[in-house]
Amino acid sequence: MKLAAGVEWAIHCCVVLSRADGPVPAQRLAEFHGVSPTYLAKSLQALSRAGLVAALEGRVGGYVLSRPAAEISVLDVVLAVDGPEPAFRCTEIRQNGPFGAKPEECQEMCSVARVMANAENAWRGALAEVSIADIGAYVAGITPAAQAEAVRAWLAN
Amino acid sequence: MKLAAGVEWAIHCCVVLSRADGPVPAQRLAEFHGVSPTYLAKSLQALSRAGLVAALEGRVGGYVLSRPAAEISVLDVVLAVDGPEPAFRCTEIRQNGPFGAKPEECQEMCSVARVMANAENAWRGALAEVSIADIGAYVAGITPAAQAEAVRAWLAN
DNA sequence: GGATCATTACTCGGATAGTGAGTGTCCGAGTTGAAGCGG
DNA sequence: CCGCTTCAACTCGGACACTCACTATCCGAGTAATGATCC
Repeated sequence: MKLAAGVEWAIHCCVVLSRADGPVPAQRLAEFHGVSPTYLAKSLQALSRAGLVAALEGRVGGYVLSRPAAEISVLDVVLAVDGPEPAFRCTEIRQNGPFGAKPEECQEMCSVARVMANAENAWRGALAEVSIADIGAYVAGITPAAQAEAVRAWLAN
Repeated sequence: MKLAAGVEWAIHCCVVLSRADGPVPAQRLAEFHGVSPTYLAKSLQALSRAGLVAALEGRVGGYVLSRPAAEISVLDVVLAVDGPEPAFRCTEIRQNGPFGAKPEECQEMCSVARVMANAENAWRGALAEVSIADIGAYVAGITPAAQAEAVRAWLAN
């Protein structure tokens, strides 16, 4: 199992956007994080499609959070970038082979699939409980408010 | 995020092995589940490397659970086949870019990484609580004991 | 008849190709702000 | 001085190559049962 790298970038971008005043272009977000500008744009497009951020075109355009940071959970960002389908997809191999079960016997979910689904719900629940606003400073020894101010200052350049 | 298909096969194989009496060859497990024999062998090798199953060579060889099914968690199987590294790997992008933090400021884990790690721990915890023995019948309307007997009968052929 | 030994068939194990999603990149469509011009 | 027009620069969005892990496969090394052979 491997989570796409774009997910990490998207979460960090949402945190930065929550601390910015106006719209921030993708180019600038990429410069801030030192990552590929073009590929980061792809992740931001996913956030835009999901309605988490609003894309403002034009000369002073950029991305803005479409909701307060406290109302955007980390799960929202992960699902938007990585896709909503669960990691485990039951292929119904219980219906395969000479000992396979008949389709009419498979109304209920497979036991294995149920276990995996429960685990995935636990994972999603943990991510749903944390909002972008809950993510404090990136580094220890500095208050979130102070770092937020520093980020704003850097964005203003 | 996508979980390897071999994980599903491995879990089902462990359940079948827990109900078998003697060793079961990979060829037979593949026939039972109607999947590619050669690729299933690869997943079983992973289980063998992890010490979850014992491989008996020779004419009447095959795979046997090396521990009671109640002492093998689903998490053990998933980690053996899919690898122990977590799905989310922090790339420390907080150290990148002109605003990057210095390495000496990054002794503590990144806030984002911490959130993701907590979620992953919840996921693993849910899988660790379920053992192979806890997985009942694959289909509804049949008791686990009855299906276990049927599986044994099919394996005896 | 019993023990020994070569045979043989069967098993696992790692090394070898094919494929799809993720990764990285590019250029075009659209919009906004500002500058220039005329009244 | 004010309003309009034109322009230009900047933004996002989707379409196009590249890479690596997962999928699928093959053949060789090793082992235990089996059958024949000899005492």
